[in-house]
Amino acid sequence: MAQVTREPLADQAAELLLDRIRAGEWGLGEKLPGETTLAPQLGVGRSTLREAIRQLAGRGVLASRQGAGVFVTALDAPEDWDTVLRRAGIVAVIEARIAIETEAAALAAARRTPGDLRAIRRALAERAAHRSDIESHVDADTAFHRTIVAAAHNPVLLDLFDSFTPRLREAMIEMLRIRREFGDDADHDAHVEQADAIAARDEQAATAHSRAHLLTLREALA
Amino acid sequence: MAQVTREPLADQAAELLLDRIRAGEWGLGEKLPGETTLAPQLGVGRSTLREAIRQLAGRGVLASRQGAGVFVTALDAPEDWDTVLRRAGIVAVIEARIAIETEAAALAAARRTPGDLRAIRRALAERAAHRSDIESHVDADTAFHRTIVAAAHNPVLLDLFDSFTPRLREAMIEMLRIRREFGDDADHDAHVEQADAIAARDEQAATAHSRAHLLTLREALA
DNA sequence: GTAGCACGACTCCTCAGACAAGTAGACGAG
DNA sequence: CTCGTCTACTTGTCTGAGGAGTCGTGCTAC
Repeated sequence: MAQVTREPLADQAAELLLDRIRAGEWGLGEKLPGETTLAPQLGVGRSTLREAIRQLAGRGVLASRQGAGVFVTALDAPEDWDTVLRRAGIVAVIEARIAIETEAAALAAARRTPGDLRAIRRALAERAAHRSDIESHVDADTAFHRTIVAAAHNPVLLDLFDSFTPRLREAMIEMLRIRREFGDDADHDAHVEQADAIAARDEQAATAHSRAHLLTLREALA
Repeated sequence: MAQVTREPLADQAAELLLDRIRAGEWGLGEKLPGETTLAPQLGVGRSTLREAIRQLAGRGVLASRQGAGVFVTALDAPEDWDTVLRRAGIVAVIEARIAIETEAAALAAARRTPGDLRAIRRALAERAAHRSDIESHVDADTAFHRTIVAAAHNPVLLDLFDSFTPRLREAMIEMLRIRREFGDDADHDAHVEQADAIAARDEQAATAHSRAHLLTLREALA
């Protein structure tokens, strides 16, 4: 099945090179043939080959040093986190989120500043205001949970949370579209209690609420 | 402080473009000015600009369509995980490890197969055998903890654990080199208890042991 | 013999120009 | 209003040229 849009030669050349690197034609740290010999070998012009090399350099596979040559810096493109999460089952992703969010809740209870607390309260109010539209409800919900993770004052946890949300967003919207039960009072009250636990610096209550909420989410998504 | 090797113009142009994208000069999905107008604006030739664009395309920031233009596909380069962890403080990394490993311990207690258990026992024996040399002791220790995460049967958690270990390895070796206290009997007994808890399917004991061990590690590294 | 140096071959880096291929909007015919 | 055509503009590709850096070779001085 030929695509409607032909792939540019430079992209094809980049893929071709990556294949030959994966095949082990050049080992880690080895030098590729010079542009003047590699370009005719691939059947493209020098500038086209250079663009292909740049593309792979941007992906961290190649590195070129003027006067010396082009060298292999990685045997394969480091797998993108998005693709890892996309391939992984939704249950695995939510379990990972449980891991980082319960821990973040405990840290937030211990470290939250008055400013963090204000942000959490604001996000909670915003979440209560979006209880009709599915998409905006999901977004408001994740925004609320994000303020809690942010209150943990740990950049690694926050980055992890942010990398999970895109994958979970789709799944949650789809799930809510099927079963209409969302935004009910019980659900909202649970979030209020979560915020209160962090305000009261009650680590155990914060983790317990966080875990309970996410476990029901896992059951719903499974 | 000027580097020994000057950065190629194409790389500089790529960084310059990325800065302007980050600054919001062009929003998501918007079209950049044409190459013929952008190149003089950056003070480089058109081929050089094209290489810069290719580089950012390889990083997923830009995408070009022949005849149409160059478009922004991401407002920022997805930061490499290694660099994130390197910049983050060691305490933040160990806290993230606490998050995923305690959760993994609970899941492992629930899901471990006989094969998992054999691997855990084997890693535990291996760990006991390497109590003299610092580096091999650290490696054997992480290998043991990895078998537990693997027993959780969650690829996301395992990938996360693997991405943490390189950063922690350096810090742990350095720490142990300063304070000679490692590989003592109390430390080893704690690991035996951890393995036993997973064998007994005792989720609470597994998480408790995991957390206790990692908290002492955090104190040592802080 | 060995250390230091000059040189030359080779490499990547950058630019300019030319033409091909594709897109998207303007414009007029129906 | 709809549909084709036409045109201006865009990216894609190639070629040729010269600049700049690196690395190995062979010579020279000691």
